Amino acid sequence: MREIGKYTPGEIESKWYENWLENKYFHSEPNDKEPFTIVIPPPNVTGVLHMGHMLNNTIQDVLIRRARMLGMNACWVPGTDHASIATEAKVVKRLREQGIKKSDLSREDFLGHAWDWTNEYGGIILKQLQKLGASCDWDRTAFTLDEVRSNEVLKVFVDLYEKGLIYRGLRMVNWDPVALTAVSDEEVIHKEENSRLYYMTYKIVGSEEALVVATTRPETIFGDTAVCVNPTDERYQHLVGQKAIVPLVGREVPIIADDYVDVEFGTGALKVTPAHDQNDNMLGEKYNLEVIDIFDDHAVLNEHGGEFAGLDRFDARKKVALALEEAGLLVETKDLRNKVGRSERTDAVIEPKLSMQWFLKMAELAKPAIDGVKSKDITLFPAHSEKTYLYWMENIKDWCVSRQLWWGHRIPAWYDAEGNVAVCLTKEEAVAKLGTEAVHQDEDVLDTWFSSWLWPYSVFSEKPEEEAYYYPTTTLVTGQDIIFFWVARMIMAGYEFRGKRPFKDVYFTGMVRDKKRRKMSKSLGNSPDPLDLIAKYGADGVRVGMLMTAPAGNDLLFDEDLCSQGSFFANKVWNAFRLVGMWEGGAQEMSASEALSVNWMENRIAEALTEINASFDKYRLSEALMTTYKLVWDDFCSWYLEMVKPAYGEKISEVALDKTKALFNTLLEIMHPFMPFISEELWQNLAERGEGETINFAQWPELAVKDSQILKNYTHFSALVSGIRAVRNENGISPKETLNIEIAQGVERYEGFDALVKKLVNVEAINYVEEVNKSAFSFVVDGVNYTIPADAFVNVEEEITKLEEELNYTEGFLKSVEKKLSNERFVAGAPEAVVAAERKKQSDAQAKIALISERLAALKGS
RNA sequence: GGGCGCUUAGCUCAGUUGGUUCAGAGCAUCUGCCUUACAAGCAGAGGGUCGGGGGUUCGAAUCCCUCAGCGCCCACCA
Repeated sequence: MREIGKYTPGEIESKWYENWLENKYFHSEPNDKEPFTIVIPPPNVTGVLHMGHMLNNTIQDVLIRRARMLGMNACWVPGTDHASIATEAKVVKRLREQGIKKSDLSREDFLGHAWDWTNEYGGIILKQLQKLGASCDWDRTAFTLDEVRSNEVLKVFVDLYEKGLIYRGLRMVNWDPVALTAVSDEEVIHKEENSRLYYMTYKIVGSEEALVVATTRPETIFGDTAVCVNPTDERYQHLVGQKAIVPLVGREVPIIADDYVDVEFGTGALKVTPAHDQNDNMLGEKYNLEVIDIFDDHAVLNEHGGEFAGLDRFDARKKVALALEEAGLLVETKDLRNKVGRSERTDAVIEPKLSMQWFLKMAELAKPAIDGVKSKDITLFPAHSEKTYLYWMENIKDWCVSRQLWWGHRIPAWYDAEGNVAVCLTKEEAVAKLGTEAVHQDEDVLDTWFSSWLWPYSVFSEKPEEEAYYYPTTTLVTGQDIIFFWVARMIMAGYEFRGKRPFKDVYFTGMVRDKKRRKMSKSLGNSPDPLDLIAKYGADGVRVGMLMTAPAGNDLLFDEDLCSQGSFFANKVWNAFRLVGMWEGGAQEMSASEALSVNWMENRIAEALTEINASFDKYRLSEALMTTYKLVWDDFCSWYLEMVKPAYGEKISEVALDKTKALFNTLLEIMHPFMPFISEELWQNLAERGEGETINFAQWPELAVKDSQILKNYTHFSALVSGIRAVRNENGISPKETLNIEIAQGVERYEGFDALVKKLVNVEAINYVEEVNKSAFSFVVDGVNYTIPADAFVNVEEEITKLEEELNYTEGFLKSVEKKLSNERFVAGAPEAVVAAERKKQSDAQAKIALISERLAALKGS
């Protein structure tokens, strides 16, 4: 055992991480062991580490490290996501800062810039993960846009097209007018916002009458091709079939009736703009209405806007409202709270727009994925996320997979001059299929999730034999916020393209929030930089801090104090090591109290380990950590070490020293998944280790409780010790004051007990007496009456009061027990074991009452 | 508008299939200690009618109903 200095996490962490990398401990190859596989949720290639990543990856690392120690072939595959829309937005922004417009660049030039950016910033986040101690197999680092992954994506696209599941069509899509692309339904965030409801007059053709229509979007009148009312609405029945004049525009449009219209809302009359609203589009198709697209891709009014052409939709809204008012066609405006859809990436208000896009039919793909979860082929943690998943899957809609971007997988579709399409992997095939050299490839790329949904197998697909070994993966750890984007789609892809689940378990993490429950975000400035935290508290401390209060699926209220608690814990362990390191072995044989202590601690670790393993199996990592924390801090440091600690200038026995080291060794191994660095450092220093030996591959302890009686004895013992300490504390008796205690004869005694009590609470003598001292402190543990004859300190009045309270309590308890027992229905109805337990309680309470009464009588009599 | 979930100590949360007077943990608080591993520490203590009300049961934090508050997800009311 080597001597160590002060705890300096930064030093040991970089030292060991380098060592682990050099030795390739995290590298995995297929072998005859059982694989334990995790694929990382690939962070955006240009991203930086945030608290969500910290939580997520700490959990993955804990699971992987424990699996490694359990003797499994642990493989954690890292990688990054090209994050099509997010990265392209960043590249566009940077180019703009350099005075370059995307529109001035060719596709090739733009992609050149994007790759430069990726090569420059890509992978920074992976380096940051290393600081955390992530034990990924870095040799396997994958990228969703690298060659292997790209090939998989294209194969899948072609495959789905050939199966008839992918189609191209003009549909109403969510258009992001800032990113200039369509986005999927999942990328639209609906939130309530303040807006205004405009009441506008539509005159009726050939009549003095007019109709008032309420809308939040007066600027879309240029696209109005009907006015719709509810057929049951008596106010308007006579108008149905007539024509209304669109204000400012002057166009005559039919007045139609459909029960889609809500009589209660606004005036009960709806303007129909089939090109710019999902529902209006539905009405348009139903009633064969004209479709007038009034916006360009930037959501700026086009030529249909007349004098308003060239105005952005929001400017146009104000100007149109003003013009209506001037024309006397604006009746009134009202404030309204309504839901507005914004783009997840750009925060731009989404413009529903008719557009030619590629779609994937989902209903068929969903079926096996629904069954897989229902049948527990895949298990979700926490369990209730299953409902969210199933609801979405059972109501799934087609997925718009094309994006009007350049950064991504270009859609493998080629067209000839007539617009015939060939979907195939190469241009050569397309030329052959279309029978002409004059083909051009589709300009669009695929949704970024169209590559990540293949991730669990595409990271292995280079080598089929590896895929066969590692796939299906074991556990997926990810945020609940991407259950639809990613998790559900991976499940569908897994069953569809590999015929097997992509993973066995899914562990959902919640969101990392601050103490005030606010989401951590850059804009709020409430998110600490993870690297700063690691520098301050050490990776081990931060990992413990993150996991301390992170139950599966629940949001984590992050508080920097938790990291500090984590580093305190590491420091505690460190100092315990220093203490043991100071001990010198003396006697060959263990003393009775040493033997007792060791035996107890061995059994206690076994007991705790059983709990820890059970918690791991249920993915209750914070519970596993808390059990470990208490085992190490309370049981080992506060109790065990104090029990075996040699007195000043004395020596511990050789055997006890070795046993203590062995116990420490076991504890370090249990701690390792949570605190990889400090556990390695101390483990290495604890004993002479062979070349290449590392705690990474230490065998996860397998222990069983051998002596359950000693655990019970310990409960009694610790209660006794605490009782004496409490007496001291409450009565201001210094720990230095030596005490004597008395116990009634007949109490079960075991070897080492007396010595330990004496050691821990500075007791000189334990006397087994016929009759206990009458004026003394006393307390009862498990029916045993302990007294401390410290006459000088005894306050008889207080002691009597205390005893009377206890008597009162115990009598009340007895009464409740007896009430229960005298209830025939209880005795008849409750299980025997429960009744027996009640009987035992009854006799225990009776005994205790007798004891207390006796003492009370004695005290009062004295 | 639908669905899901939550409400237990000052804070964050455990409480498995109803059964020890069952009301727990960590942190925070208070008291006393610089005891030769650690003040980043040690020892001890206080603190909750388990959101309100009703019901089922021999027995309810746990099951049912209801009310209140909160959170999340989904949805085509302009």
